[in-house]
Amino acid sequence: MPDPQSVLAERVHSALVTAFGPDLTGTDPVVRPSQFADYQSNVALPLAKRLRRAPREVAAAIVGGLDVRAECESVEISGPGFINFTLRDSWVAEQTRSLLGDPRLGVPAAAHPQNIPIDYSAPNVAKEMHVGHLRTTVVGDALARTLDFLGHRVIRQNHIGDWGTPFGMLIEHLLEAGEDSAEAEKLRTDPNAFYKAARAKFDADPDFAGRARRRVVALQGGDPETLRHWHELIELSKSYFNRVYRTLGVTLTDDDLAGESTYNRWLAEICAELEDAGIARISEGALCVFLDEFTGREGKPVPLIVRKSDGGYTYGTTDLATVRYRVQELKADRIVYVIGAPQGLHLQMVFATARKAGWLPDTVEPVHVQIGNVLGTDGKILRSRSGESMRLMTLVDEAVRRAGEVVATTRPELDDATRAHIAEQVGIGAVKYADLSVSHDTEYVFDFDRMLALTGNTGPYLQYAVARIRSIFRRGGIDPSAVRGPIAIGEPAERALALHLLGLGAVLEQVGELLEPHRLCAYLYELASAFTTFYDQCPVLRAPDAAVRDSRLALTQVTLDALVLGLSLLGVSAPEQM
RNA sequence: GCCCUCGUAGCUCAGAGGACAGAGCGGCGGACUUCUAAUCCGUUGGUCGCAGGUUCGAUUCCUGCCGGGGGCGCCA
Repeated sequence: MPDPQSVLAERVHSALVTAFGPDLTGTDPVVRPSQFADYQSNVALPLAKRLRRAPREVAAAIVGGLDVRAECESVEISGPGFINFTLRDSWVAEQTRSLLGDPRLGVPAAAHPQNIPIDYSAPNVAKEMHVGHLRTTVVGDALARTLDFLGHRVIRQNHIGDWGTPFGMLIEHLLEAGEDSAEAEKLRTDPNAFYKAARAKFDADPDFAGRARRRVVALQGGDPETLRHWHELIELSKSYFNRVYRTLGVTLTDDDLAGESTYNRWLAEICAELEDAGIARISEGALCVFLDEFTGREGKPVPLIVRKSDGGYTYGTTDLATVRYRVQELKADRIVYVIGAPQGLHLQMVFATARKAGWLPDTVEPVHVQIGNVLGTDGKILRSRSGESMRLMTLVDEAVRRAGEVVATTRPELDDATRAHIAEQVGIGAVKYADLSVSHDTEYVFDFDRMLALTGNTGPYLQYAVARIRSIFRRGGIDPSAVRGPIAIGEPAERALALHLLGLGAVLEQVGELLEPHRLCAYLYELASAFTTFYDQCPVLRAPDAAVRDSRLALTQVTLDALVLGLSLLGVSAPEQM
């Protein structure tokens, strides 16, 4: 275990148990990065209260039983009772060297692997994906990749909108246009145009509207011919989704599809069970679940409607079915919903209802990873249903175009194909990283210039660090896998870089627990920053002697591996050159 | 009306009850015969919305208020 924070936490924990008895087993040693040393433990202060002793006295007792001679150059008690740790350069160097050639870079696999269904992306059939979809797709994919790397059993669930009343008009429109028509082709390339055309006909032509309504009935009734057309519609949309996912480098495939229609067969049963158990009752003609803890206007209880007065089911019913399915069939330990923040109340009600119905045992934790709204520069929410929203592919194309302009001026010597490839990696990386680098639950203003900025905490900055490292190996004609070290810490920039490299495991563990990819972004940015300082101050190929050169090559190699791994967990590509 | 969420430097944002609140951008001043300057170094910049409370200690937890955003019965 190369991570100093874990090592020190373990040592402090056993020291405090030794000093104060086994009652304190499990006490968090509160080891944190420090501005006054490498790490500090804050545990003595809260412990002092519990033990009714002076904080510094408690700290002294802990330090007395502490054996960190191998790791630390000094351990000091400071201020009101902080324990400051300064690591030995030799230890830092050796731990960093142990990361060479380690595909996990010292990151331990989860001690208790969980089954984790993760629900994200969820675009609608015959609808363009917009910036909101982009965010849940990108954040969800990063979480899926990270949880997977940490050793959990991740089950991706793409809950696409493939059912509901609009499908009557969509199917009718498809029938009129013909399955092989140019109009049908729009489902693959420009789904909103297809949707709008269907909508326009529905609004303007009463005969068409009538056929659309009858078509909905036929669809729900399981009419084979109608179902065939419905499948065709889904197939066309799937190819659109997959094209977007491929372009963006998102891991979702057809195997992960679990759309709304998947749950149709259980909806009647869900309602019947709820009604029989007395959890749901008829109100104003609709079957509703009322829970005491949820009240709305004038203190009236807010219903979760599971069956409308016309007999149709709602997304609440479907969502209850997802909970039940994920617990019973997927054996979930934790269920992750990467869904817009405005759905918070709805999901809470779904979870509470599922608990009451016995579909969600206390051992299973549902988590809503709230995705904040993306605002336009006018400060208003970008929504697909009202008005125009920016087409996702337009946004991506624009990002790639702007990146291409930069590459054209900085690397005129490269051929067009190579420049285009770089522009795509950088442009898409910039867009994805912008979504990932701020906390997922806050809303933010969508701004081309900011997300495409080539300095600061951005994708291109991290990619540039990768490109420069690869350039070193190319220029030196060095096979990265032949780098052996050993590492010797000389310059402050070398020490800072090495120390930072050892912290990857702690960050990833945190991301896995809190489901916050922006913490990985912050870590990688700091790492890239530490590297560029090192790059600036410590020549690698032109190092003063062979030993220093080997040491710096080893540091460089581990940095490359960490950046590439981190970026891959975010779903951002790591270019060969920029 | 009730509930959720946010309010931190001019701007965009971090911040695990702990030491003097941190980055980036912008501004200002430096560094390219260089392993890629899409870079680096220095500097400037804050009543952490307001008022109480809990605590040895609060940007962090609790309560109230003010302000922005969102949600609150048959769209999903």
